[in-house]
Amino acid sequence: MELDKDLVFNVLSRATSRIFLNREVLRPDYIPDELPHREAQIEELAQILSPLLRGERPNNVFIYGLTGTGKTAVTKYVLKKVSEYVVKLSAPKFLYSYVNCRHEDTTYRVLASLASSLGVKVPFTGISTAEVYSRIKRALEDYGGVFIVVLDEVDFLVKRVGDDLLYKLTRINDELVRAKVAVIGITNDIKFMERLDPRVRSSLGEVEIVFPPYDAIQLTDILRDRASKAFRDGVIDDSVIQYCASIAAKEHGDARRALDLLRVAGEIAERSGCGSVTVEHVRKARVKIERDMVTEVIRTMPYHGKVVLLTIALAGGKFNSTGELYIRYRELCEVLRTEAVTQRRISDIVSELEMLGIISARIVSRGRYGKTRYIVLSVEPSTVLNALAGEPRLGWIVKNAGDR
DNA sequence: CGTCCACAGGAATGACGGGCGG
DNA sequence: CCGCCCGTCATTCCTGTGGACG
Repeated sequence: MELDKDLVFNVLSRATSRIFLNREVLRPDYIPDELPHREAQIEELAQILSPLLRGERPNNVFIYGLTGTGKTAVTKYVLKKVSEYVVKLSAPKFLYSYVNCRHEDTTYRVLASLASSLGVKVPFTGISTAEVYSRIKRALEDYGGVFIVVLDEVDFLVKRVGDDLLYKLTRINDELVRAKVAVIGITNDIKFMERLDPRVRSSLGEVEIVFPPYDAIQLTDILRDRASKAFRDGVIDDSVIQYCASIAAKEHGDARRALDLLRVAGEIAERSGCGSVTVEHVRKARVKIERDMVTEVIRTMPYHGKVVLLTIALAGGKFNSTGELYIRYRELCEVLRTEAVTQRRISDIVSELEMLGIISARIVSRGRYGKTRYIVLSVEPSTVLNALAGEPRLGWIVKNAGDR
């Protein structure tokens, strides 16, 4: 079969890549052996966790920093090192569980994830959260050591289901005799703490660590370090690395973005048969990353979310207010012969699109003329239209609009 | 300096689909 | 197979609010 041939070809050509030595080190979830410019945070976190070597419960930690500032990498790095150390010293028992709350954004799923890292199997659905909770407690008591719960992007969880679970987790120690639980909460939302119940805030924020964004020089450092491991010698010029760093520096010092850019640029170079990665490949990578992001957003959006996106794209990507957007959305619904949802719902969809980074929706107050959101598409309208063209029930609109 | 617009966004609720324990 | 539970999408009702206008 043709497809099989391609798969084999791909695997083999990757193994003999002219570009990559080790592509893995550019992946977002890769944890490097060294984290340049994060020494202070590593030390701090290690310090905070050190009581567990004596079998004591470390303080709960709250970690704040913008996306791509190394929060997750540092946390995973330190926990990994601590585990290794604990094993080597046969120190008191220590387990941890890493949960990404963007993915596991319900109480049930977080608990299910915790349960599974304690070796307790729970079904996807079907039993109550209370039941999962008590199974976890039982497992913890059987285990009888220190258990660290890492809740990455914890703001997602709280936004969806409130801080009940956080409250329970920070209080679970009162119900435990043998085991001890500490929570590490990670977020990039600066206003997150304000929304918490004061009791949760004080216990989660026993200690706080702040991750400042990287500047262009630091980003260049990081990229150089990774590029030297990822690419073959002479494949990538330092100027290309600096170009990636400068793009990422403009986007709030996001190292993940910079690494993505580098990896995708490398993949494009490789596929086009070039022997080196150029600035032009980086530009193409930027476009590709954007296109993939849009495709992914559209894939996961409910139907009316897609209609809203289409409304915005057809209008050229800008709306002065949610109200205006809503009017145009209703018109589009009529053309589509679809029942429109309420403006309240559209408001939520707009928030969702904003969180996913496909639009920006700044709140503006126009005094006497009310308060609303100023909505701007963050990507090219044509990118959205292209991505929607294949969509059932509304792709035809895109084609008709293109005819004009 | 108070009013009042045009919403933001919280809370409660429900319909519906899907999965599990008993 | 039933009853319970969960997640998702949506509605209804609601309180809160920055700042131009009068």
